Amino acid sequence: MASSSLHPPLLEWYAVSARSLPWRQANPDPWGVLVSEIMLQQTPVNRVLPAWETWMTRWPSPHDLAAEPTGEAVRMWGRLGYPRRALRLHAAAVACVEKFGGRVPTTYEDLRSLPGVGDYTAAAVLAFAYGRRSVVLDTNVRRALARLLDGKALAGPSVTKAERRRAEEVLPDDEATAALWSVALMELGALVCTATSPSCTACPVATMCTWLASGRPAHDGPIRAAQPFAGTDRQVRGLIMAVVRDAENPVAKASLDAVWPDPMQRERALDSLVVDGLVDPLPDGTYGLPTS
DNA sequence: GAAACGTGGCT
DNA sequence: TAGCCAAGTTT
Repeated sequence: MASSSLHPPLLEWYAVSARSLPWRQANPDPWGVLVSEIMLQQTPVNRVLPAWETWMTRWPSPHDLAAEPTGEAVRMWGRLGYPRRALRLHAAAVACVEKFGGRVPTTYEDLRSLPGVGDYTAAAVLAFAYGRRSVVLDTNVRRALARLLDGKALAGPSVTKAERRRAEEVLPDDEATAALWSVALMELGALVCTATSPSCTACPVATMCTWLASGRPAHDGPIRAAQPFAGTDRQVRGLIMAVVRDAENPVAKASLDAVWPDPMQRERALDSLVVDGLVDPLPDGTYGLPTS
């Protein structure tokens, strides 16, 4: 198959060009890999790096995190965004302890049973922590394959069956090579085949790229709807969380009221945070991080 | 399948 | 500068 000629140049490129990331070790720690993957969901590597170091120093195993209140996980999450991920990671640690002997599970099904672990993260842990052959389909891989094989500027909004099948087809048969291919393809998407300004002159597989060969045509499909933020409940939730998280002790309601002018929206945001378990309303009327 | 869910850097 | 974008998951 023609695509097999992609393998040598990409693997060679990865060997010399890959970033040295702390969760990528010769003998990777599965817990460290899981933590990194959850943190990296929609959050750039540069912001994850220091948070991951701090987190792993404090909680070097699932057992260590599981022994702490969820609020500590939320506090340590800092400004990574989407703080429900901190709760899910904590719950995943508890599940590792209670169901999997304190270890990160080693099968796709068991990984998927962990809170916060979807198809991508399960596949990534299998490949990067355990060296298994798995179809790792993140936004980087999807964009790179769309360009290389389909000649499309961008992948569609959701993973199609054809897309998954094609990713499976180009995945090397050998287990260890497949795992390496997956991380290499992801790295290519992150460093070279980027969304806005790809560096085709630096691309190890440029000569085999359908998109480049056809003159890098612009995206022709429907334009992805912009994700609003300013003025949304998400913004208000973020403002409230910042106050609660950065205070040493539970805060008065007035401190939370100060973050947003509209009382209706403010209450709605606070209520949703309480429902999510990110904020704990205390009997004395103050609000803190959950202590259990 | 669409919508909700944070944050900050870059162009 | 306003908008785009970043290793997705859940409901």
